[in-house]
Amino acid sequence: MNPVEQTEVSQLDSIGEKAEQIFEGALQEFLVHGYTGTSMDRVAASAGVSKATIYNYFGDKEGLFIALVKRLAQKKYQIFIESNKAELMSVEPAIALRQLANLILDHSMQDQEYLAFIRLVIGESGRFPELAQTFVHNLGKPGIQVLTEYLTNQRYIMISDPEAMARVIIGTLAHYVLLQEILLGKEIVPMERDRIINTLVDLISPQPTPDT
Amino acid sequence: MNPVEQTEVSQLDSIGEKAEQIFEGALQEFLVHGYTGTSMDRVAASAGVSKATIYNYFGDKEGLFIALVKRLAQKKYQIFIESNKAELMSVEPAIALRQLANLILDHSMQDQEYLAFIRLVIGESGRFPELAQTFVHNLGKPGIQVLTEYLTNQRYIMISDPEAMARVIIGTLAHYVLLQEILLGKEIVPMERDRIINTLVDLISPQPTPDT
DNA sequence: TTGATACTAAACTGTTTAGTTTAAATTAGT
DNA sequence: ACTAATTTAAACTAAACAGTTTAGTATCAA
Repeated sequence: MNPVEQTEVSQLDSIGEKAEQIFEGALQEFLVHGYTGTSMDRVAASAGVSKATIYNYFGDKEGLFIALVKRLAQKKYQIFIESNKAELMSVEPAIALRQLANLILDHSMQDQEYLAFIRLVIGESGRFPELAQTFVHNLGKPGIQVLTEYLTNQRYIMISDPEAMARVIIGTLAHYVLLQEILLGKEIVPMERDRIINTLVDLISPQPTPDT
Repeated sequence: MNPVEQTEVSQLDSIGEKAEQIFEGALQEFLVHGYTGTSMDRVAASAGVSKATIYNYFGDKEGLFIALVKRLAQKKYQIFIESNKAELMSVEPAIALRQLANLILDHSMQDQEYLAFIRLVIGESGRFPELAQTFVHNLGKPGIQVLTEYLTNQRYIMISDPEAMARVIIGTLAHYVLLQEILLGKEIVPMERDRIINTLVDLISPQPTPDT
């Protein structure tokens, strides 16, 4: 079916070179225009590939869309989770958390592709529930898990419900990105990111006894 | 242009009766199928109104969509902000916050219309940035403001950055709704809501000195 | 050279779309 | 009852859509 020989296997799952091209074109179109707003003619043009080839590889529009979103979810998992795991070693939580928060915000607020991807997944979550769940499985769940494990094993402060606390931290950061960048609220509800991070760090720092 | 007399003025802005019908039909369609996925023929059918009438009232598809989303943002403001303001009186923050969190979660997790509305606004935020900003202005901003004011004026515990803390609280709740309901993560990453609320309440409660 | 595989460009089918037009019907105010 | 404004159903236009087909090109192994 698809070409077997390749000079270079670039990344995960090692798909054919044409499929890679198609993904690239589909990415451009779906991220900008959404599922219904994307036409297969434009995907073909953007991919530099004939329409028939797309239908050969992916069956139909839905098949291409599903394959693309799943692929993106994996790619973003690698960027987000795997690269951030290392950040959470047995350092003092105040320091580890500050590093982690900065890394998460750096990765997501700059990355227009990631922001568009979130828009797409949430926007289509009613019509493609299994894709939303893939997203949760690949990004939401591991994110919570990694932070929960760290909060559980770290030996500097006792946290009574580490998983709930992990959700407070991740939820705060996710909501910050959502409100400021995805919903374009930067000017309407401005907020320095350091104030958020400082507040979060305070939450898991031993209370400095106030001098009363 | 539009009919002036009405026997009953139901709510905000007092629009004609036909316009109300059109909104109702547009709501059903846009919330389920998104902007591009909605056809004006189906809106007309769902509203029980002729297509020409829709174009008389709203000019074109985009005009109808924008009017609908702005209207919904106002309606949800009334339900969310105005009804919850009363909850935040000068009670002890642990109690006020628990009440507030339960109210927010009750209102949003049950309300499929609201969940679909959020999907729609986020999904279209790249193509309709001004609608996303309307959403932030009507719901995001007042929500943060009300809670910030409470945290600032409440006299039980000193919070060094009340607005950032308000965002931690609201962000945590919003992310909980997003992950569990909107992205359908309930089964993948289950979490009892009370664990979240308890963790939040602990954040703004005077630390109970552990018996060491 | 032959034959199989992958691909392309382009035409094509049948459907759906936003938006307009028209003539008839309904509604209201006087 | 008469007039004028609204609304209606239905037909219509012109474009776009998903998906298929066709005829032809490029590659490569036997």
